[in-house]
Amino acid sequence: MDLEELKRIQQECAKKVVQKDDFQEIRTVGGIDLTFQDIRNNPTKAWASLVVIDINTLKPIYEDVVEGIVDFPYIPTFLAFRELPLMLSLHQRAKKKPDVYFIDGQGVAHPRGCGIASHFGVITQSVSVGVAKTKLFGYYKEPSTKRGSWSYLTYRGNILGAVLRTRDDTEPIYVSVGHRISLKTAIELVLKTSIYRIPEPTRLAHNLLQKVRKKLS
DNA sequence: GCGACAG
DNA sequence: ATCTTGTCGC
Repeated sequence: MDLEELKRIQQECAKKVVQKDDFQEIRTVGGIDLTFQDIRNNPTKAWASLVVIDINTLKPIYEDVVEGIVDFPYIPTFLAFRELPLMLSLHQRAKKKPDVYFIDGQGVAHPRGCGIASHFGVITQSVSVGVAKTKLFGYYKEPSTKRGSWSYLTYRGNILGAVLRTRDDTEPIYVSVGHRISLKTAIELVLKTSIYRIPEPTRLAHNLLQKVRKKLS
């Protein structure tokens, strides 16, 4: 694998990212997650799940799981090349696509402006948001401990995303624009779909994988 | 050179 | 990310 070539791919992807609202309305939100049979080995068997929820009830209306072999190691800033393939098959299989996707990881809050959430959005031409549990890139000041409070994630004067508290007295999450959405709307959407720390689409997709994993491993 | 480093 | 029982908190 040639990381320099992959960097160029990410730089090209970054140019295509649209950081403004470019959609009609949002009724459904899909969350995607992956789990691996043996995280230490490469290649290894893996499963990816997609759970689509209704924006008003926050209840699932569609679920799907795909199994496959992942054959690219985890290298910080190159996560997409490891996890995108299975995510793309979930998107292709879905009869009814969600209006927006929440992707585990960063969107534009990435050294080259194209984290996995943006990469997914650009390739599928869908609306996407990066929702990460930890930071990859950038600086920020801690938001207050109250649910809904947030602060900008920045780098050299540029706004990359937001560090958002989705629950009182709980660790914040890192939200960034994936594709075809503004940061403001992304923050509102994540907050609206969050009951616990992790927004419902992502949390349910993760829960679904835990069940499937036990049964199929 | 050193530290940081999504999942 | 993964391996895991009991345990703490709302």
